[in-house]
Parts: sequence; C-alpha cells; structure tokens
Amino acid sequence: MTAAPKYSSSTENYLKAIFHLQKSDGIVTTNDVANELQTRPASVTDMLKKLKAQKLLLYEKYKGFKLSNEGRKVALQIIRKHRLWEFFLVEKLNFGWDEVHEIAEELEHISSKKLIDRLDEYLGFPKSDPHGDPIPDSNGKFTLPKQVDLLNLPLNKVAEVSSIGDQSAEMLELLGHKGIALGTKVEVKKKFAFDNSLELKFKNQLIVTVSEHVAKNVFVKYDE
Amino acid sequence: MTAAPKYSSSTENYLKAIFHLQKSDGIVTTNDVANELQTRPASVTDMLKKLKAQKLLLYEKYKGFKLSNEGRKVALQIIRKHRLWEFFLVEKLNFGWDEVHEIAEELEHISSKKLIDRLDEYLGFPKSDPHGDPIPDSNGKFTLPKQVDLLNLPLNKVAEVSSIGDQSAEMLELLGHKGIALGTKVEVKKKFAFDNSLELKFKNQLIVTVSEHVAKNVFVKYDE
DNA sequence: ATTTAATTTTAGATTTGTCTAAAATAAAAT
DNA sequence: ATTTTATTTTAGACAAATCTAAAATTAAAT
Repeated sequence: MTAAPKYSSSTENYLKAIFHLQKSDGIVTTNDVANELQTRPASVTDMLKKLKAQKLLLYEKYKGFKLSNEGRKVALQIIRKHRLWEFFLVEKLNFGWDEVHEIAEELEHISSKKLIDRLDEYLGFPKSDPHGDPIPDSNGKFTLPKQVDLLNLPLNKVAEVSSIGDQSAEMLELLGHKGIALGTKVEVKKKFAFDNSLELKFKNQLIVTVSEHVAKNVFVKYDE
Repeated sequence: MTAAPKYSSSTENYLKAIFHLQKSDGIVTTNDVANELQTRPASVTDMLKKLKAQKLLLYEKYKGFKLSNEGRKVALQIIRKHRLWEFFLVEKLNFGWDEVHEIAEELEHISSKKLIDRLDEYLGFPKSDPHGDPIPDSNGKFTLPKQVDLLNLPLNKVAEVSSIGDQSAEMLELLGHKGIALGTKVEVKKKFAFDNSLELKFKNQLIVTVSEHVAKNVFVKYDE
C-alpha cells in the first residue's frame, strides 16, 4: 500500500519554489514566491503560516523566512522526483528536453517512495537530468558538480560542457566547428602560459586548441 | 505544454467508480458509489449534481443515474491510464501485480495525453493489464478477450490463465505443482472424451494433464 | 393501505487554498 | 526626520469537496 501523501501538492510546490529561490537569490521575499507560483502575495502569506505550523519553515512575520531542515528535505525529494521523471521522459519516451517540464510538474507529486526508487534504479541512477541539473539521491544528497570555466578546469579532469557565456553567433560558429556543444565531454591536456590557450581532448581522442577568450566563455562541470 | 486537467481527480474517480459499478451491477445506487469511494451518500449526491451540470451524467433525483456518452468516454480514458501504468510498473519496474493498484490510482490522474500515448507505444501497445483486464486504446475502444474455462478453450489455441474459480488451498497447491498460475500461457492439445481430462502444453513445451474438475475452475482468455 | 424501514437529498458546517481590499509595517526618498 | 512608496499581512469572502444531522422520498412489510 502506498502511504497517503504527507503533504499536499500545493505545499510541495511552495517548498520547491522557496528552495529554488533560496539557491539563486539567497534571500527570498513574499513577492518572489508569489511571482514564482503565479499567485498573490496574500495567498503566499497564508501558506507561509501553514508551513510554519507544520515546521517546514522558519518564519517571523515581516522579518523573513527560510526552509527548516525538514522543509529542505521535503523539497529535495520533490526535486528528485521531478528530475528523475524528466530523465525518464527524455530517455525512455523520447520526449524533447524542452517539453518535459510541465509533465514532470505533475508527476513529481506522485507519493510512492518505492516507485521513485525503482524508477531511479531502472534509469541506472542518473546523476543529472536532461537540463544538466543534479538529481538528489534517495537520502536527498546530491553530488553538486563543480562549475568552472575551462581556464580553471584542472588538467586531465574529464568534465562536461554545461553552459556558454558569450552566445554570439560568431562564438557558436567557432564552438560548432571545434566540436564543442552542451553535454560534450572534455579534458584539458595542456595549458600554455604564454597566451593561456588550451589544448582540449575529447572522448573520441581528438585534440583541439582554444584561445583564452573562448576558454573563459565555456563553462563545464565535473565531480569532486 | 500539457493541457490543464479537464476534470478534477475527484470527478475522475467518481466517473471511474460509476463506470465499474455499471459494468457489474447494471444499475448503480448512491449507496453503491459511497461504498466504492469510501465516502458518504450525502457527498455522492453533491457530486452527482456537479457531474450532471458538466453533462457527464444523466441524473434525476431519487430516480437514478448513469454515465452520459461523454462521461463514459472520460471514464475509459482514466481506465486506460490506470491499466497502462500498472503494466509499466510490473513490466518495467518489476513490481508485483498485487502491489501496483494504489500507485496507479495516483498516476491515472496525470493529464498529458501525449504522455500516455508515448507510454503505450513504449510498452508495445499491450492489450491487457497485469490483472488481465483489457486496456482501452487511445479512442476508448478495447478488444474484449474471450473468457472461458479450460474445458471450453478450443484445441491448439494459445490462451492466458486469467482467473481461478475454486481458490481453496488444495486447488492452489495442485495448480502450483502443475505450473499453472495467473498469466501462464497454455494451449489444450488433447481432450479425452472418457473423463473430460485435458492435456495442456506450456510455452516451455512441457505437457501436463488436468482433470475435468480442475479444468472447470481455470479460466483463460484469448483473442478472437 | 398504512406504517415502518431504507435510501436519498437538503441544509448548514468545515477544510484547503485561493482571492480582493484594506490595514500594518518596512524601505526609500526627499 | 518626515513623507512617500513598496511590501507584507489581516480581514473577510469564495469555490471545491467533504461532513453530520435532519428532512424528503421511495421501498418493504405488515
């Protein structure tokens, strides 16, 4: 038997929104949450009180709020579910990475823990979702990959291209030509002190050279 | 973008319950529905009025009710989703057929039609769920497999064991020993007029003999 | 054909999550 | 340091889905 859901979908959405806003902004306001959840500040205040009563939130009126340990724990489980479902939709059902978010917004509220752990196993315990965001494990821990530009990537460390700073057409042309795209696995084999240019090696053993200017605009993530 | 759910989970559950009760009982009462949904008759009456307002139900107070065409259509889509998810849970995530119902009760309310059609394709368009119940196709049609006891199964026709009449410990022991269980694929190769005993052949080529008494209590389904 | 019993429906409350409009508080600007 | 502006909270209301208790209707039983 699947346990009755501990928290409502609405509660889960608030926790998730606050979690995400805390990550980016550090401090989160009532208006931020209202904006994120497409609702009104008054509704947010109402919910903040309920979350506090459930000990999911530390909240003092007019002063601010943040997730409690329990609140963060719940948020991480929702995020885990969301990202695993996204991975499933893309990997198994051939959805595009850009069309899975809405569906995962619904699937993330399915309560069964056994289901999600089985799904995780079925998918091969993926570490990140189709957008490159990390998937928390069943204890809520996730290995946050380190994000740096190529210039700061240690030598001989395999990393994955995660974002591009300068997205001008010229830059994208250059990257396309060199074979650098989101998700590409790269390794820095040599760094020339003279002009800070780099020699990169791909999985397919090919080696290319990029300038400091390019290296500064290619961000990669790696474990450790 | 996933379309907003047309109907609430509650509405969907009522439609599904009424659909099932109509199948078995023919006529459905307020009390039946209350019992099925673990709620109170007064709550059922409230909902009947709402369903009528949405044209999902034909209802005259004190006189009775039944699903409208639209109501039946919606119910069938919910049942389709429920059974496809059950199939997924058993086939892909290795759940037991007896532990998937509750989880599917939640999954069946995920709204995306694209999701369910992709899932259907991914699963190979299964015709029936792990309990042997037929899965409606995306138009709500389903091919009802013929259900007979082994005695009435035509010779050389591959069928699947779908239910057991006499579920006494003695019978189950016998069936277990012979290798007959729910879902087992069988074929009748020979029928002895003398005592109506049968020779059955399994997928793995093994042949066993069962008495008329046993044959009468083993129900199978087959297409056509 | 009445009376009795069962079923169904109404009336009025309750809970959850939302809303608007107004009040309270904090932050920004002069 | 006040005043103005923006933010946050309260107060009161609403819709959905449920409940209890009582009333209305139908069915069963004498």
